[in-house]
Amino acid sequence: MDGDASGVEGDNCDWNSEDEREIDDFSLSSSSSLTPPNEETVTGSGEASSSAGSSNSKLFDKFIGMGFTEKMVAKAIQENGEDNTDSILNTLLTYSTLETSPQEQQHIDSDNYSLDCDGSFLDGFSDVDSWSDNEEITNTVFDEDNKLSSLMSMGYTRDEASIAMERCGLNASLVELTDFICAAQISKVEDAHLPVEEKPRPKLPCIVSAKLKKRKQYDYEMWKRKKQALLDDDETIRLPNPMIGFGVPNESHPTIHRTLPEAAIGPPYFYYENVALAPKGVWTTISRFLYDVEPEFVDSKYFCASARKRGYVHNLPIQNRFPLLPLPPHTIHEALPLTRKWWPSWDERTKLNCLQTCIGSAKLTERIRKALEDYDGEPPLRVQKYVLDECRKWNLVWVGRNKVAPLEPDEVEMLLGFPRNHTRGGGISRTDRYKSLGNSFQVDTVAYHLSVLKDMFPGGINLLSLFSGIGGAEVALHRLGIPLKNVVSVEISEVNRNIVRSWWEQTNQKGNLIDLADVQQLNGDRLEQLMNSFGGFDLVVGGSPCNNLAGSNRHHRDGLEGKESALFYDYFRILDLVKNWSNVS
DNA sequence: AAAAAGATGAGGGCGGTT
DNA sequence: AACCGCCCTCATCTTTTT
Repeated sequence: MDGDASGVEGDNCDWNSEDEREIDDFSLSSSSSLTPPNEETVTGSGEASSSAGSSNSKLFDKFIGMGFTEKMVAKAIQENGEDNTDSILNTLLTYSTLETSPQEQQHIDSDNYSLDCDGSFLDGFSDVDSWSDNEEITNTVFDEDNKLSSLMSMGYTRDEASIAMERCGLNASLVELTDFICAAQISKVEDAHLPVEEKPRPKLPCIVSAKLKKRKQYDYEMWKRKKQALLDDDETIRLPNPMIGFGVPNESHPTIHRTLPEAAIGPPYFYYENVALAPKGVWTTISRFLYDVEPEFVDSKYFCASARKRGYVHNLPIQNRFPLLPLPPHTIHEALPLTRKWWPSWDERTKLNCLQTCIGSAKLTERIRKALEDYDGEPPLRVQKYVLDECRKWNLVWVGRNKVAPLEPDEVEMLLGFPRNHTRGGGISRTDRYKSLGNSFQVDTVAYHLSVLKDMFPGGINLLSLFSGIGGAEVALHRLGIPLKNVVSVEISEVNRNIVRSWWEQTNQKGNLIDLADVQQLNGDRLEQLMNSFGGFDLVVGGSPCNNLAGSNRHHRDGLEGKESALFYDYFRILDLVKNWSNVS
């Protein structure tokens, strides 16, 4: 349930201007001494490998693809033989750490990275992106400079940064680079067989240092997992089939037990959501940032009459969940009884597809009517196929003889588990209702996951709701009977804020609703002030923008670093602040 | 000016068959 | 393993209408 992404456009020009200047200056001053990225390594690898032996070349390519240089790979294969990929990889990783020169503890004046972690270094992520957008061709070196300085400002040494950039290739994202460095550090510790000792790294940004600190005892496990992932050539997280996560109501499954990484254990509890079918690698990154918690992928078709494949990263208990009552209709016929009369037997749909932000046009339904009215009984298979394809694509339902139509907004509200007319009135247009609803949670699904909180917080909870949208989390908790004490809701879209405010007043809430417009303005000071006033948050919920992840996006599906979807890093930033506050207090 | 309609595929999972 | 066909996807941009 991301905020209305369209609302971002107005004010994205000035929020990072300061940091941009800062990094700008930084990169210019450091560029003179920077050795140019070794482009030959990347471009040349293809030729070399294709001319290599047959079975050998594949192995060769694989390691080159991981970002190691030809020379290293050749040497490693020679040393280990080409059968033992595991030891080859170990050797390669040893090389890469040995080549890292001893910490020269590059001191960085990081007065700007004060303890409140106001996100200045994370802003660099979007800077990298917007720059490459503007100067696509000429800025290769410039971009590398930018990455280098970003890495250095995150507390890594120049050597670490340069080597990571060399190994990971020109197109490596900042996340990949930090991951590489992290892996190198871990393997170094492991190779030395020394007790894990914290190298006092000067003035790391608190997000990074806290993350590394918390990871300490999991380093080894993490490293093994990452190594396995590399060997499997399977960086992407696998989606479960069937997509029932850690369990759904009325579906037989073995009792699942999970152990959370220690750094992830609450309180505070957190609950993060986004589209399941994101571009490759996105969920791996999300999971790594959110304390290595394994995502729970659930299709809401197990909760209601429409599909909704989503991933949820949370640290909630998963035992003794219970569904919201009354149970919502589980089939199209139950949800929309009036359509039954007109539903042809050759349309075998029992569930609707994912509810999105746009609806089918009147012209389309007219074309379908025209295509059907030539036939008395069943249309030919070809026509059936055409009609069914369009119906599935646009979630059309049968409302008359040969007549299909898109869902009405109140039908979408019902399917998603919201009260009737939740998004109606208050000056919102029909188009915007579809948009807000399409971006929302499926309430029954989320409520099922959050239900475990009911016994834990009989007196109610303090909720931080980021990217609140139309308040799916709030509605879910309310319907569960969990009192809402203090709710801080951050949502960029004004109409959405009005919807939540209106719902809050109509449901006679006893608590206190504070709504803010922009997550990027929610800095450490403001957050601390809020938390001090009512004793911190019990739960941090958020579904960050999916714009740049969702398959429906034809134009800007550029992943987690995309303009809107990069706000995920603000979710992490804020969650990390809340966690740190709770741990100290 | 605002709302609605219309035009616009790529990408990836999955199950089946070679 | 590899290939193929089927299916689905929290959307954006431009044009037209109100």
